[in-house]
Amino acid sequence: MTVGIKDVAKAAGVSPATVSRALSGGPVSDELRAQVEAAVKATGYRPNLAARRLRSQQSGTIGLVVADLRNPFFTAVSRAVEDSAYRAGMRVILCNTDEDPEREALYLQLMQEERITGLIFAPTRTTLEQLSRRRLEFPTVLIDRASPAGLYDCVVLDNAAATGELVRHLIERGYRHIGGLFGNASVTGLERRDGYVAALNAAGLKPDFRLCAPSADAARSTLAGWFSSPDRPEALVVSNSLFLSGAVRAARAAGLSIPRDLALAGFDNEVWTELVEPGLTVIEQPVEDIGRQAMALLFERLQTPHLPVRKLVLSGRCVARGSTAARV
Amino acid sequence: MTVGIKDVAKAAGVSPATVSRALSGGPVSDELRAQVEAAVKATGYRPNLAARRLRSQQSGTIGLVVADLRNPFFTAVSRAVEDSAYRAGMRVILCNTDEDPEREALYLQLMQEERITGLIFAPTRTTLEQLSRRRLEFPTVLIDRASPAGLYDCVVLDNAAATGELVRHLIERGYRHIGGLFGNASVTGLERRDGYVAALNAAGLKPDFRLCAPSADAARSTLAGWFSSPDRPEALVVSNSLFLSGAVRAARAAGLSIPRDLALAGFDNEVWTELVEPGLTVIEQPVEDIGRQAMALLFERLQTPHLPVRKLVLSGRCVARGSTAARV
DNA sequence: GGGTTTTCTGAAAACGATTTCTGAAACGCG
DNA sequence: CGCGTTTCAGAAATCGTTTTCAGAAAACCC
Repeated sequence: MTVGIKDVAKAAGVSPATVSRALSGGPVSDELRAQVEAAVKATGYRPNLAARRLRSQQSGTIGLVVADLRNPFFTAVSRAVEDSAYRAGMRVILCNTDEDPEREALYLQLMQEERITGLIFAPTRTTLEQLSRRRLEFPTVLIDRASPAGLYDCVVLDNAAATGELVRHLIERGYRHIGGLFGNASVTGLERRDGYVAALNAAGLKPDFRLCAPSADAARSTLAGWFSSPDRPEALVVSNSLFLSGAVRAARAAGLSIPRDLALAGFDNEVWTELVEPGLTVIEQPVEDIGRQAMALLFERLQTPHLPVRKLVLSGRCVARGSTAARV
Repeated sequence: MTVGIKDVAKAAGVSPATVSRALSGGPVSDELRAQVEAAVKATGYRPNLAARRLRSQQSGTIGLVVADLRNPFFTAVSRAVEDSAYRAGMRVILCNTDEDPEREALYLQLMQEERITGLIFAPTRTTLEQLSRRRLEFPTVLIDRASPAGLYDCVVLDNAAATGELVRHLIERGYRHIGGLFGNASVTGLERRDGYVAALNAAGLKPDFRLCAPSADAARSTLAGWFSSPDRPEALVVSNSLFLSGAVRAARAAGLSIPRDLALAGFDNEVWTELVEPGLTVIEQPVEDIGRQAMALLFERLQTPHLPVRKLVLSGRCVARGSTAARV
């Protein structure tokens, strides 16, 4: 029942080949082109993408597989990626893995079945390891989480530097026993932990950190135990905004006042980090840039497949607020 | 270069037809099925979805077009929809319109080109009107925003009731001059306004509301003006969580203390509405239910196309917090 | 045991577009 | 004017599957 290219051809009095050429800007006389356009309008023809993709052997689709859409960091990056893609006339398939390696495997398989042109991916640690053994069959740019061996293009934050900045900021304000809470599922968490450890060591202070699953609730319960123990830290650095909300709740529950009893600093400049009282000190990531640059790297690789692998390291901006006021 | 069904057939010593049947659970002897599975594993075969969709004339894809992924309401609904879809063996194409009718039109066209099996859609007012004139060519379930004429299945919140509950809550706490701020892009905003007006009228009080574009910044600047004028309200009801953050910022900027100078209530129980001081009184929406039920309606319609149109109205839950403490 | 189902398999058509190939007409040029 | 070249249009092949069709073998039934 649906109108196909043959129907348009018949309506325009030309061959299907001519219709195809007219629509894709091929060599067609102005006269026929006009007839075709009129016929398209008259019939309401919409090309069948499945057929087009099959014949032309290109999907015109890029895959975007992120770890957690509830994390505003990823929604922001997604928007930037989508904008770039649509501007370039490409479609985007957006998938959400929930930091679950199984779902990652599932989606990677799906991407392959869709024959995507390229992939932008924020993998878990587990999948990242497999990725260095078995290369993906399509051009891939990793975001937020870098491949260690330099096998894939990637665009990431300078995690060590950013965390170091937070630590030094706290030290300057007079804090000495500075705890850390980092995600255990991504290399990002580990890199931030390393930056944290390095900065403390450089200052001659002792690191004291924990790792936990990447959810606000996991953070809250981990911290609840820590806060009620005798070795509770004076200050805390956490590795993302989910952890920040968990930390605030845990502090409230334990009756700790911020920053008097506990200074707090973390990542991602969400709206609410400013609205909460006191405001939270955070590292703001250049989210739009991350998305845009990832697409830029991907397009370059598509055009020139044998480019050397590039790693783009962007730096964050420290936004100081009341949660890290000077120690009294 | 990529391995196709013929290669698998050759490796398994059977015909392509048999491979296809073996993989789709058709009538194949156990012996051949095992051979095929072995061959699939050996060759690493992944079916080409474009070819499959073209031949079988079904995309196995449902479209999900939402208004704003930065709004956690929609990310939550999306997750529920995706879960249901994948459980049913369907894929999801997720699109973000930014409440922009042009992008909506673009995406609807794309959906048609993808020949999606069904659509779940949160349209703007503008598009909603067009939708009642020209029916979409695929089964559609509207979410969050109902079609007035009853042309499409939909699942929505009982906006009038929920807003009424907020208004009565404020009246009980002693507030009389209760302002309102509602989004102008969606029918949701208007329904909430109507509920607000009705509740105030019922109590013999005078409504005093404004409409604005659906963004936190628009809300903030609208309110900035209002707060500095002599007819500033004692309490404010706003129609979503973006407006809530805008309202808190505007109140801070104007030096208004919540709830002493301004009580505040709104929609969507985000994490931060509890973390902010004082906590914000909100209507919590049954987000998972909305997504799940939308998929349920869609599947039913796919199975039984001539079902009467159904409208599912879910009710919200009022979460009272400090921002609407009793008037002193 | 012969005829009728049933069960399984392979050959070939089909899905709806793009692309290659072929040819006709138009054009350029000495 | 004649010959090569270019330009444009249509016929037909093609993409990689699924599905129809037809047939062989097995199973079933008096």
